[in-house]
Amino acid sequence: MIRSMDKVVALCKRRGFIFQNSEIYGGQNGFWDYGPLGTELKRNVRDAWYHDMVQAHNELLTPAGAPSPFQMVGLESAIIMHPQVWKCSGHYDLFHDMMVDCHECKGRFRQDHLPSTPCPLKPSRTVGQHTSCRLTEPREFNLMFKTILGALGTEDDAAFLRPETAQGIFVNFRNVVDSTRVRLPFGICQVGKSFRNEITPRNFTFRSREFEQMEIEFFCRPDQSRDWYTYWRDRRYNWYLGLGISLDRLILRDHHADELAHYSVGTADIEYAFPFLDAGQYGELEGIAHRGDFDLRSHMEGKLAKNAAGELEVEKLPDGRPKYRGSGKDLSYFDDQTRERFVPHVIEPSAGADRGTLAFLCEAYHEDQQPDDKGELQERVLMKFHPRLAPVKAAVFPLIKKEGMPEQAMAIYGEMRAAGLSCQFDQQAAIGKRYRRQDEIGTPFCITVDGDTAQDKCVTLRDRDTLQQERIPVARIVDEVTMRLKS
RNA sequence: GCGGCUGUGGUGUAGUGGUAACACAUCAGCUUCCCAAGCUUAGGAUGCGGGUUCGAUUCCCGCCAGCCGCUCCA
Repeated sequence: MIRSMDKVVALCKRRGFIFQNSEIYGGQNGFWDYGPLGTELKRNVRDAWYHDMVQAHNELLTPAGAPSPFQMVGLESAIIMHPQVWKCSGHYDLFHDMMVDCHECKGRFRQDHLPSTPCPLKPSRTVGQHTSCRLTEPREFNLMFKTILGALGTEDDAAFLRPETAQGIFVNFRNVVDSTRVRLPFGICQVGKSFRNEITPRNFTFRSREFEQMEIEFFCRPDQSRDWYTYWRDRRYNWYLGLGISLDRLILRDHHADELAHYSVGTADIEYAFPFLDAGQYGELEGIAHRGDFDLRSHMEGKLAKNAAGELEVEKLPDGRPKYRGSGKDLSYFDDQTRERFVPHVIEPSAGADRGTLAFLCEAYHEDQQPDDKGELQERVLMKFHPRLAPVKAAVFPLIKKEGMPEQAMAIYGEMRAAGLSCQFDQQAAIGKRYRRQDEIGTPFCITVDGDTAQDKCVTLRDRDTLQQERIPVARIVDEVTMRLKS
């Protein structure tokens, strides 16, 4: 089967899943818009995540593989936060380097590392020392989007659009603990937009400058954090499989020790074999990181860094003051069972909503051959979305446009919509063409009123993948479709 | 940010220094009792801006976007 990225991209445009942002003005690199069907699809991805992680979670039971019962709650923090948040989180330094480029060797270097960076063309000297080096002036390299607060604001009022939703959770940790009766272990979940000035936006929506994250910060006792890390890693991996991602295209990859961020004890990526990658290559959908107590401590004490002994301590200026002061607020947790006070450790499953949506689109794309009305095989394009994710759940047709069939079909269509099912009504063109139209947007079920419906009060229910038809009583059709969507 | 290639209706293609063709899709009507049927209609394109030229979609320059390779991906 051919699963080229070009075909997925063309279908996304043709059927209204994803459009280039500001297309009528020539487009805007790194930004994408979701059309009517893409909006439904992405909403279903988000809803499935929030439902499965938060709404359907029963804190009274111990899920399979979990060390204990736990609670899950939601949060929605603002995109713009106090600039100090990003200084203590480490983003400000990491996202705000002064860089110089060399026109000769085409290299890019951090200005503060120049004295110790060997020239790529003459490694015996450092960058800039060789006569042929042609360096640009140091330039600010802003990986965070900067904005100005206040109508009369100046550079002193600079703030940043968040590069991740996680920090909104950490800075609200105290608020959630104080207001909701949650007790360790528990998770705080958030879905929302984040912004990063990616150097090279590429590969359709995969690397965008505005993107949506679905993040969990799971707080637990330090001595249980490794078990929770394993639990969340496996649970999140299985979440994608349960929504139809195939086992041969999804991998769980544990990071090597040298790949880990400075604060992390362990990190795993859930990666998908996107069609735009070479065989054997995978793109990240979600990262599950063991972050220890780095984040809460940073927001208490100030930005942390590893000392010579490899321990985290507050990063100091030459004069001994903290480089970035923390909030000074106590973000520790008191366990009244064990009478212990400690800073919780954090497991962070951080998923990309747009990347997940793209993976579901790529996974759904299929071409097959099905016989037409003369029995000759014809090409068919179909999107095999999981029923939970399909943007349109069912379509309702009159077999032909007369003899009262449209009226009966309209009545059923009205019932479906009233039941909250996303569906379409179509009486345009031949029945086969209407089936194919629905196949191409991934509608799992088609309901057809025919000449017998008036007598036997039944309609046919046609399955997208098998093309099988079954007669179902009109009175039961909403329940029947609802039931099949859940299976 | 660098280098290479590319840019024609919604999609996929054709073509030309004299303002554009085809297929599919879309719309309207007829027809049609179950898988892209047929007939008749309709709308719709040379990415943007300059330059050369009597005339540019075609040649040149700049920009924008996309693809590939670097770089980047905390």
